[in-house]
Amino acid sequence: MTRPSEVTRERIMKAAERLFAERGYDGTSIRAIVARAHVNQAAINYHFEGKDGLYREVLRAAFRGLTEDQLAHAGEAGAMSREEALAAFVRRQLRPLLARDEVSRHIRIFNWETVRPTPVFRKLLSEEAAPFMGVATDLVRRFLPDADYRTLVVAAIWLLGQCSIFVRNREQLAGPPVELALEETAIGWLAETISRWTIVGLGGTA
Amino acid sequence: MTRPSEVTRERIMKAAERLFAERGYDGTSIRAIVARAHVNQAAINYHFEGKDGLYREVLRAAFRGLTEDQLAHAGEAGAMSREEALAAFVRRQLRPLLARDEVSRHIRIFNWETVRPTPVFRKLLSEEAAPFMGVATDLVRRFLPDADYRTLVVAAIWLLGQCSIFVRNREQLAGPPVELALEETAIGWLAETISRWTIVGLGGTA
DNA sequence: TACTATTTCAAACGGCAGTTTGAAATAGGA
DNA sequence: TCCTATTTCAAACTGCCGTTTGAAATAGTA
Repeated sequence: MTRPSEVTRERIMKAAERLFAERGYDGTSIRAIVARAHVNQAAINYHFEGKDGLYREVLRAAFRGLTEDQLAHAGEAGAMSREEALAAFVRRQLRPLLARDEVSRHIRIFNWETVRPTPVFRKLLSEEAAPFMGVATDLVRRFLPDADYRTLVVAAIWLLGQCSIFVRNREQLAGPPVELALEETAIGWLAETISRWTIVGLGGTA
Repeated sequence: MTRPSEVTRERIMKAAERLFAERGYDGTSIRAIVARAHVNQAAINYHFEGKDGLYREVLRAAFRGLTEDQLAHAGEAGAMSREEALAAFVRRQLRPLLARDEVSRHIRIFNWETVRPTPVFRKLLSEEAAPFMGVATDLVRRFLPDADYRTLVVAAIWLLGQCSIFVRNREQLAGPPVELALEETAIGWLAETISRWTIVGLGGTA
């Protein structure tokens, strides 16, 4: 059975995740969270020991969700050609363009952190980002078997950058002067295009 | 002669630019700005009609500074090979890694805007980003002479993404688990590496 | 110098933020 | 059923926020 306190906790987490993703930490007030969660204002301090504690929990949950999502598909890569594996990776990275789902919200929370990382985030990153970077590094290693470690890391980041700029700036790119409308079919084409350029860049064959 | 009011205005602008770049709009208080600028608190409302007005001015100045910096070098590209021109562009995009100067601060102010753009920023972007995008588009057109417009735009954004991820996440990348230390010599190598992969990806010859 | 417009200043205002409080309600075990 | 620990609640507290105020200082002009 779910204890009543767990219900409240869960309601707060859900509301907070949405609001933090949309408006960031500073832009989200406790009063806004409790209004959305239909709980009393003091519940946040009772269950999370303050706004900071709540944010830490949301961040942790987001991180867990994201890495699980990527690591879940990491095993499949081995059965594919390096080109197929990279294309699949790119498609997965572009997923937030397609869906306004939980994963997209998690990425958005992380985007807030890239400008000015909170200590909580720094710690989380330093402790748990390794597996995710490992997936990306393994991917590019298949194209650069003789490269040293630093080159592999840079290649992995480079790969992430090509996708993240479209995800991060989706809203701006949709407006003038770019007018890049990314509806469902266009996203497939975009993933394919990015994959092709990247594969060729790393010495693969498109 | 510089009127005393101009001195105060300039001091406020300078302090505000630094603080907005470092902490964002919400994270910067008027009291922090005036303390740094050594002016009275009411001066901001007197000279800029409030915090919003000051931010608008800072944003405009940052935008002017950035586009001027890139457009100033756009003419030189014609005299280079397409490979040289792209490498120079990448080097210029990575410049904030090297220096903690005005240009870097301007980029940082823009980074805050990418997560949740303010109306002021949207307007500025829609009105004045075209020349900058034009530079990037012209650059990739030399590699993709037969591509349609949408492909060119995507290629230009793709190019920007490869650089911006290193600029935007410099601080995180320096720490664990990546440990990508970007001192001066490493930045030159990074620019060269990115350029090479990009050129090859677009069908050029490294 | 005398007058006017501009600019500076300290202080206070109203509002919203996160947090605390202590009582009321509820749940679970003896 | 009674007792205790947990959980909810409305209200108040403290502090920082952006803005306003009206007087004092300053600069420019005749």
